[in-house]
Amino acid sequence: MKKHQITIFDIAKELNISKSTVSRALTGHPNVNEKTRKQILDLAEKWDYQKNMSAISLITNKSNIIGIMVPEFLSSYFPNIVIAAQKEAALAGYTMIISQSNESYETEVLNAKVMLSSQIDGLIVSITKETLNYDHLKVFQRKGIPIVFFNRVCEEMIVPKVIVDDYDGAYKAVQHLIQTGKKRIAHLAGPNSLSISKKRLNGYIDALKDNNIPIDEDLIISYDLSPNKVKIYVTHLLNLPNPPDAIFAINDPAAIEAIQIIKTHGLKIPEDIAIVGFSGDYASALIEPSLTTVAQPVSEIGKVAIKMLIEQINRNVEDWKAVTTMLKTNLIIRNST
Amino acid sequence: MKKHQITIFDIAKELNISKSTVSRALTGHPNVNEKTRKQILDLAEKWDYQKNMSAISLITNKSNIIGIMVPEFLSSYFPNIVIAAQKEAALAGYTMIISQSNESYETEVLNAKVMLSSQIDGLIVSITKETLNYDHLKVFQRKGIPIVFFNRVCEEMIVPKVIVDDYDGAYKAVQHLIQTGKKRIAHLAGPNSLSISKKRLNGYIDALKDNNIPIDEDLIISYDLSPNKVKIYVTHLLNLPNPPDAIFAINDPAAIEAIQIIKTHGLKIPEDIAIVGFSGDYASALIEPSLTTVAQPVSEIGKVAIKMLIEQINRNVEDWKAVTTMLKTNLIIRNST
DNA sequence: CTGTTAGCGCATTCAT
DNA sequence: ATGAATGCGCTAACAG
Repeated sequence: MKKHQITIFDIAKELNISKSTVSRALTGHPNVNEKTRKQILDLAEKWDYQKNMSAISLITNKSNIIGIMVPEFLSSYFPNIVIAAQKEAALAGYTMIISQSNESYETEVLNAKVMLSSQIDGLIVSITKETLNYDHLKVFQRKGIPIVFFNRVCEEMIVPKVIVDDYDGAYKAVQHLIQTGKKRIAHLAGPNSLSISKKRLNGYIDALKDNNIPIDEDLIISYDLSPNKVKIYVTHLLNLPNPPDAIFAINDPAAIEAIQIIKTHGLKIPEDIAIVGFSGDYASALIEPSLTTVAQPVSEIGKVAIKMLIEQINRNVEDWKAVTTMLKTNLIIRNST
Repeated sequence: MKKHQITIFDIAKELNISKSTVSRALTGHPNVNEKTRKQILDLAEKWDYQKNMSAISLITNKSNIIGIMVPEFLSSYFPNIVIAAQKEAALAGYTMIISQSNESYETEVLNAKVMLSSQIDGLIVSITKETLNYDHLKVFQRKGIPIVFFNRVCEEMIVPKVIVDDYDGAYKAVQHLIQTGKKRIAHLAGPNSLSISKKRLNGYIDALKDNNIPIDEDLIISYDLSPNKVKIYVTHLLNLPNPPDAIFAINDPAAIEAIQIIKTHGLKIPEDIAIVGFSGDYASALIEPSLTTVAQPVSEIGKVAIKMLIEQINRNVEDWKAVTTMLKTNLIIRNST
């Protein structure tokens, strides 16, 4: 209930010197007698003095806190990005507030409010599958708090973004399936609200076109990324009069779920039906058969996003740049194809 | 660089009323004319006014921020606890600062400092495998900031703790192995610094004893949880003149790694050698063969830890209680045994 | 119901 | 090299 905090006042009183001198010593200001400085620092150490960042934040209008908002924490994808981002932020002296929205737009809006009142200096975001309105994010821009998007970006906002070449990744994945002799390739696509869904879908379509394989709308299923929906759609695909001989899934969780379902149907992977995922999650290497997947440079994504954000933070609002960094994916061929 | 913030002053000026009235309206105080209240709230909404929590924190000496420190984010275990904790904290109006220490004591100490200066109201912690000195955590107690440990607890600190019955979980796991006819059961144990290691080891030993199976020290390998060490030790076990017919691993990542290594040796699981893990990670269900594991109620752990913490926060320091909540584990029998 | 005032802990002028 | 004074945005105690 009652927190006890050591303040500059306490130290000043104990040492019988002025608060300003203590403050100066603590902030590394040069104009302090070396002996008094040592005294102050020693006492601060002894008493576990920690600056009250709320006070400093109030004065400087800086919190040294960066916010990160991710849509979910279920696969290894976002946690890994968070780790990398946190590491990079720490190097620059920033703490992070992490929030995950559980794929809920409402939670995302709520989290954004919390971030705002926490006086964060900047924000990196990957939106939920439900997010169609961006007012809760545009507020940050208006207030002079820079935003950087990663992975799931907002097309209409002109801010820095870190993405991977989704189109290219999808194209390569499908190209690979075709090269292994597959002809009826289904695509378990993501919701249209996400740009990554559209880009991966386009990569899929163009790869088929370039190989003179007709697009069969029945083989393209757009779903909302709910884990429990995968079963329905994969089963549907398998029960088609002319079932697919391969599935390119929007992400690894979907692909992994698909593998499990296909196995219960007694089909052989990849002989009867091949699978490719997207992202290179930890679990993709564990599943049997191991999953061929379009690996994303997750650590790099987190790192670059933070770097770009800090650049923005250090720039004046009028000098903000809105560059988009596109990173390359890497097709990892395993036993599911 | 320059953040623009709407303040109570701005609203007061625009509406030509006093700051206190604005403040009252914004805090839901009753003594405000309904019409002026509406005016104020509308303008606040329109201008995206957000309270400056730094200022409030400075006055109330409360931040409404809870800190969570976890040792790693590699398996699904800690992320899932974080999700549950965050959910529970949000219900009570708390934001969370999450830090993961990458199993490094030094990082943990650093993170603790950050937490301290962020004026958190309370902290839930699971320590790193390296943590032997607890001064950086005791500071919180001294400052009147409550701590709750979960999973990897500090024995010597008298604070609330949330743990699972590690001894019982281990005992049941080994008992199960014995029932399937295994006689030479190895244990891939954790470092002695962690109480969970000791408890799981004791459960293992007692289960053997109770079944009149002699303890073979050669079959007990204590390691530091580094992912790359598992291979060395499992290979060592397999090359023993009298190799084990089962392995009980301290956690699922180790068990999963073991399965992969054993498969490369051409041994059959569970016929030649059975495996049991601990925790019930997401990946345990995916690996082939699927892993028998002592599942922990992760969501419950996170939830209970936050609940206990908030109770402490709302208590005066002198009324702090140090209850330990022990949750039950659940042996999930799959194909690795 | 509304306005005035003090002060939270600290950095930062301005004095000395 | 040090001290005193100001104010960051806000709440709460005090006056009307």
